[in-house]
Amino acid sequence: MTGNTRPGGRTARVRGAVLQAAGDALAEHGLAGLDLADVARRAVVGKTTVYRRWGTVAGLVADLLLDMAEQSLPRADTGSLAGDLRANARLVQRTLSDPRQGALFKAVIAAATSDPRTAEALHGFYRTRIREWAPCVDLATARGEVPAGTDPDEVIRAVSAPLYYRLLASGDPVDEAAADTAAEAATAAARAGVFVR
Amino acid sequence: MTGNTRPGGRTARVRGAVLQAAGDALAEHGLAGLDLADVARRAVVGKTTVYRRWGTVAGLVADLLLDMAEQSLPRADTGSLAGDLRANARLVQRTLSDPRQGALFKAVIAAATSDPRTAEALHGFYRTRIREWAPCVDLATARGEVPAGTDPDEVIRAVSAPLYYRLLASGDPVDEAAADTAAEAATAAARAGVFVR
DNA sequence: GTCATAACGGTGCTCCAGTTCCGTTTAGTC
DNA sequence: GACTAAACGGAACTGGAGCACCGTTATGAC
Repeated sequence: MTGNTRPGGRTARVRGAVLQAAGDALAEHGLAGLDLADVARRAVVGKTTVYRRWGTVAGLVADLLLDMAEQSLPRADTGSLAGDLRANARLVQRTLSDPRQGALFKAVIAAATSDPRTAEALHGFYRTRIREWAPCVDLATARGEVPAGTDPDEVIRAVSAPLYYRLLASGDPVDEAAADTAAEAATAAARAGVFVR
Repeated sequence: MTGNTRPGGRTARVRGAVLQAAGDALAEHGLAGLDLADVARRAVVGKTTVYRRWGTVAGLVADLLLDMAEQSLPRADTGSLAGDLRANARLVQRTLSDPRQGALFKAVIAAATSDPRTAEALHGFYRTRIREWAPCVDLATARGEVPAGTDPDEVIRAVSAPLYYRLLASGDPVDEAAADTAAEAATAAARAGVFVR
């Protein structure tokens, strides 16, 4: 976001403390209850600093998202598409149903609906995540598990989508059963050739 | 929400004008840019009235949602599960990709992430929608298109989920191709017995 | 047609999120 | 280890969202 000219000790420390505090605050009160002055207090940092470096709530959330994107979740390789997709589904499920992480994702997605810059950061985040997992579909294609020409990105999206729908829209529980169903549905659809470009 | 004791002409007119104005404002600026004073101005209604009857942004959005839920989208009956699900997917797709409606859904979902009462209203909205469409899965089961015991709600959710995921998370286009893919994927998974309880 | 009161609406006030100002600290350079 | 400027932090300021007060209008009951 900023701080490219002098990224040394203090600046990095401030950024870390503020992002940590922002994450805590979002997980507690949600996006609507986010107050930059409160974040500054939690981070033991001057209010002015937060306003100067991030300016708005949306800016802060976007930076938080960049920080989250850096912690990539490693892809599994179980030897079968069903196994790989199930591993992915459970990873997403654990993230979304974790009290802190789940609340954080809700808040970030909510912020992205209003602010284009946050939305761009969010889309980039998912592009990264999807790219990380797409190879397991390519492997499945090579093994002949799914038809040639199957769109890997579309398969990975199909695994996550039902879990996000539950989290954000329907309010149904995001549990392991939901994760397994999502993975199996994506596998069945991929085998049937639905995702062939 | 309120107005049960004297729901006559003026009260109803005010509610209508305010909800209309709130919808317009949300579609234009998103949730973050929603200002109750601005809504009052658009509705040509006293600012005091809006604060008294709805109190907060979340309260207003929740009421807006109740209003939206009353306009139910009729279920199709094409004679095949694939056809019915495609019709449902395209209906959802047209709603979400419509500039006004799409923005409205984004805003409402964003509001629900922070406010429990709005969340409850939102979940009720989707329960209604899903219940409206679930019978087409029961018909398919009766026709033998999908295994006995297939969970209707789960199938309907599976159709919408990828479209909402695109709208809110990945940012990929919510077009007709996406709708058809979603419907086909749900159909294939249902046929494979993934949604058997 | 009269009456009681639910609901509306204008005005003015309050409080705090967001900004400005300026002095202080510390990272990076030679 | 001395110097420059980037970044921080405290304090005082400000605009507007949200609230309180009170007079006005229209609804529903008789």
